[in-house]
Amino acid sequence: MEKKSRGRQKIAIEKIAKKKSLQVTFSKRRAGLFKKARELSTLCGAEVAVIVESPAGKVFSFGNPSVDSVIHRYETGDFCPQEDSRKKYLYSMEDLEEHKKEKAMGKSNWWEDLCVENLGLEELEESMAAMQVLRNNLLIPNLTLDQFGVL
Amino acid sequence: MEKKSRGRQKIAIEKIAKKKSLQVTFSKRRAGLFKKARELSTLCGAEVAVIVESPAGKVFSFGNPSVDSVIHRYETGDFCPQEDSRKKYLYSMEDLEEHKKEKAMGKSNWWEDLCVENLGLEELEESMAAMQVLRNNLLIPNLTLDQFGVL
DNA sequence: AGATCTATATATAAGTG
DNA sequence: TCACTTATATATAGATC
Repeated sequence: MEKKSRGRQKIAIEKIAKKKSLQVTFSKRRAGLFKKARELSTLCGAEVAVIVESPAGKVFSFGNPSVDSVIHRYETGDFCPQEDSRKKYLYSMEDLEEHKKEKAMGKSNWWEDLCVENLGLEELEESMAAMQVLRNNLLIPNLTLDQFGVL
Repeated sequence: MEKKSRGRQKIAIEKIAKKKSLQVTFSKRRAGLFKKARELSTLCGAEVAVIVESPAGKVFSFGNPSVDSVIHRYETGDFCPQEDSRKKYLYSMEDLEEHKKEKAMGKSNWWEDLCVENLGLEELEESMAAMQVLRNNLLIPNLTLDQFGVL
């Protein structure tokens, strides 16, 4: 009889080349890591903090009892407070409301939707994709978001 | 024949009552958690920090590239350009191969095509659309192509 | 992007030295 | 507490939807 899958394959612990595989693996293993962290803290009554930043720059965290409390314990001596904690956000709630209205009036088009919708957590990746378009199309070798001082 | 051990036993995820078991489990699982964290950062090029405080109050940590840098990112949302992991996130040769295959199978979509394939001069208008995406997403009021010295 | 499935790789509970 | 063993529980790569 046919095997339905080859099952879990062994992989080398080195950077995954294929972007799609990397994305999938990142999601699965991030979930796995957080689960292990939660189990450790529950089983052993240990304080645990885990912070992960995706290749796309999204930050995920887990903490028991909280990330901050664990960090405070970790930090010894003086901690330099950030000199610049200006909030850097993209669309405001008002922007989203406005877009909803316009959409309801049948005024939207594909790229506006791409720009405005689903931007809660995904905007960074979308923006990077747009950046990649720019970079590829216009042959700007090392264009990055931070050149605009907005990130 | 006799089994030499009952093997790994299922346990409930709740505080371990026996002090000795708790100690042993803590050591093993702490090592396992750090290993998973290291694998995640290697496989995906992700920045990861893990801090664990044992019930006895001893602090262990793992960080890539360092606990401090990840904490800084977590607390401020800022990042230093030299350790901007997003720059690592470009298309690899494997991605291009994958894209070719998918396109041959009729699986492609406009966005991937736009991102991955080389675009001719006639797609400049689409680049302008991408520019609009950038401008809208990032609230950069007056971003224009000539700022990059390419037009 | 996320859920689900299969088969297999890996982690680990319990025991021993 | 560390190192090793065994048998089993769990995580997950790859594929599909």
